[in-house]
This record gives sequence, structure tokens and C-alpha cells, in this order.
Amino acid sequence: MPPPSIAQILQDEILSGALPPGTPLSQADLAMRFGVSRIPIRDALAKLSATGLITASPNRTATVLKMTRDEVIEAYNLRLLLEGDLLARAIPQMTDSHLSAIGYALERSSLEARQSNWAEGDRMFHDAIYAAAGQPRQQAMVNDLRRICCIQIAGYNQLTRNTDRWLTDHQRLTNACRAGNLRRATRILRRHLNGARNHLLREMDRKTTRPA
Amino acid sequence: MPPPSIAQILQDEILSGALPPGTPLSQADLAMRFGVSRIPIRDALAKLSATGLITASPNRTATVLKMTRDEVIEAYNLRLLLEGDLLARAIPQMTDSHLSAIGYALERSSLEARQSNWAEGDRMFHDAIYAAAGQPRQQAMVNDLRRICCIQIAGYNQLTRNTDRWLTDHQRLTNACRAGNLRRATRILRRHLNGARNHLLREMDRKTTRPA
DNA sequence: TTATGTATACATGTATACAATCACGGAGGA
DNA sequence: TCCTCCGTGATTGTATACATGTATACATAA
Repeated sequence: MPPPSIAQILQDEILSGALPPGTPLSQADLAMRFGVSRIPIRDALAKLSATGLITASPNRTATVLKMTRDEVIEAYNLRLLLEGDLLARAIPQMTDSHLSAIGYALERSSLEARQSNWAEGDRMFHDAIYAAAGQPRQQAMVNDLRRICCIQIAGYNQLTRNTDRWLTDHQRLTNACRAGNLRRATRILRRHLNGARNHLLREMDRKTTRPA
Repeated sequence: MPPPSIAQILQDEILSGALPPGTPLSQADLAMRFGVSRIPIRDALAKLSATGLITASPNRTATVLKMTRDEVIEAYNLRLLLEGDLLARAIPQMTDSHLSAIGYALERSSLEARQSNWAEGDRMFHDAIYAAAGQPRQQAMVNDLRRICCIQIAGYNQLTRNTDRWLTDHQRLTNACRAGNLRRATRILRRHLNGARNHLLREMDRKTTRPA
């Protein structure tokens, strides 16, 4: 297995909350830290910028993405639209092979739920669900959106993440897929996303209204 | 006005068909051509890769995006989903200011319809339509998708683009917006996109089944 | 006080040189 | 004939050095 790329390492640190939103990413500092020149750092930052994890402007040091309230709302609107469509395409196409893969992903994600890389488990679970839709680009777009949502969440208290409800939602979603019940699955997904969005918005308000 | 960036120049050439799908983009060649070193070329290629206009792999020379049949279908599925949603959000929010901007964009795009940069006029028109939705990220995603669809179109005969129908569809879409008729606007959009997709798929089949 | 100009420090953008990797073709052997 | 195994040329990846642009602080003038 090749060593993880610089971009991958930085992404993990951003998603885990080690580099909270707004953190400046100086090319020289990163070059020093990774023991390489600034060129590969620039490449890594370009990759992160492509997926939207950082904001980069010419002649300005890049920073970890910090979304406004409106941007969070739009991101969740998009997730609901894209994930709802994927669900509608996937469920009628699901085979036993798909379902067993979903079950496996559910277990895996449950084990990692309370660890620092819970986001990766979450991604794997949803990828398994949406695989049957056969729309890989759409899945990639959804994963990008989910990532930028995770950044904002990771910035706040890990304990406020409502892990229990998150787990039961995944379990119920899996059951609905096994039953082939699109309506129920869609309802669960919608409530899942709306809940996460509202939770995040409340956290954001709490932090901004009482800055210190 | 600043000189256009290297990435912008390359993008225009790709969209105009000067660099058809599959064309290799050698860093050394481009550096020679633009009279700069390979570093800014790498940056430009990274930007193009971010929007999906080129496919780049490590240690491999980048090439202009060449979509398969399935990828074209998925791209148009996504456009229909995202643009339909934008339309549904935009039309109820449209003010006189929005409508006049749409009218202006319609005229502008009509003038450029038969020129090489028709794609830019098309983008401006749809941006004007969707502006009232207030979902800038979603608009950006749609623009990226439209661009990668344009690449494939530009690769084939310009005369087969059905410019007349394209223009009348824009006119009818504008009328539906002025009337505030979402149902009709959605129907026009769906037919517009399905027509473009089928047209493109036919062209692709024609070229692949009779390669020479 | 407010605004403007300027100097300095720092971060990014770019050019050049070198190292690592890959594609291709030809030699050798089963 | 076909497959495998190198070598060679070409292409990309990286390090170093320099050029350019931006921000901050301070001095100066209205």
C-alpha cells in the first residue's frame, strides 16, 4: 500500500477537526512540516480546493472552508436533492449482492461511529446504498457535499453529534432498502438530513451569538 | 481588464472544439507555446481538472475529457435534476429586475448563437434564469456539467447543433418565466435537455460505428 | 482625527535544474 | 509465434532560487 498522499493527510485532519474552519494553510509551513518543497504542497492544496474543502484566492493564503449560514442551507438542499434521487434510482435496482454489501457497510460504520474517522464510515455506508443507482459522478458530488458539511460539524463539540440517532437512522434506512420501500427510505433520509442541518445551524448560532 | 489566464484560454479552446476530446495536453508543449515554465501550466491543468474538463492521472499526460455513452447519460440526468430544481426555486422568486435581466441575456445569447463562443452566451442566459433561486453553488455545479456536455458537442459537426430549435427553446423558456408558469417552463426545459442529449448520443453512435 | 503614502516583512507565483517514472521497442528464449 | 525482460527516450514530479504581489505598521499631510 502506498503512503497516503499529502492531500489525503490534510483532508483527514480537516475532517477530523484538527484543522478547524478558517485555519490558514501556509505553503511554507506545510512544506516544512512534510519535509518537501512547496510545489507538491501547491498540488495538494489545488486538490483540496477542487473538492471545496479549502478556499483559495490568488496571492492569498488558503484557509479551511468556513461556510456561512446560507451556504450550509444550500449544501443540505443539494444533498437532499441529489441523495433523494440516488435513493430513488438505487432501490428498484438493488440485488442481494447490493443488500449484503450494505449490511456489511452498516456494521463497519457502526464500529467506527464513535471514532475520529466516523466520516469515512459514513461515506462507505452511503456509497454502498447508492451504488445500485449506477451514477458514479452523482455519488462523487454527494461525497464532496457531505465532506464540506462534516468540516463544519467537526469544528463543534464532538459530543453534540447525536451519534445514537445517527446510528438508528442508518439501521432504519437499511431496513427500508431490504423491504424495497422507497417512500419510507426517502422519508428517513429527509428527516436524517434535516435533523443534521438544523443541529448544525443551532450549533453555529450558539457559537456566533456567544463568541467568548 | 487583466489578460485572460492560461486556464481560461485552454478552456475556451476546448469548448470551441479546437482541442477535441482525447487531445493530449503535454506540459512541455503548453509551456513552450505560452512562453512560460511548466509550473503555471500545471496550475492551469489542475484548474481544468477540477471542473472536469480534462482527465489527469499521476505520471500520465492529461487529455481533454472524452465521455462514454453512460457518462453522457448521467450528465444529462444530473442537469435535468439540478436545473429543474433551480427553475422550481427561481420562478416563484422572480422580480421585474430578474425578468429584465433575463430578457437582456436572451438577446445577447441570440446574437452569439452562431458564433464560436455560443457556449458562453448559453451560460449567461441560464445564469440569468437561475439567479433568482439564490443557490450559487448549485448554479456552479450546473455550469460545470453544461461545460463538459459542450465539449462533446463541439467535437462533432457544428452544423448539426440545431441552432434554430435551441433559440426558440430559450425564447419559450423566457416567456414561461414571464408568465410565472413553472409547469410549462419545466416541460420546456426537460424537452430541451432530452433533445440535446439524444442528438448528442446519435452523433456519438454515428462516429463510432463508422470510424472512418 | 482622518486619510494617504511608504517601508518592511512575509506569502505566493514563477523559472531553472535535476530526479523519478512511464511508454515503447527490440533482443532473447520457450 | 508469442511472451518476457530490459534499455532508451520522453514525460511528469520535485527541489532550489528568484521575482512578484500583498499586508501591516508607521510616518506624514490635510
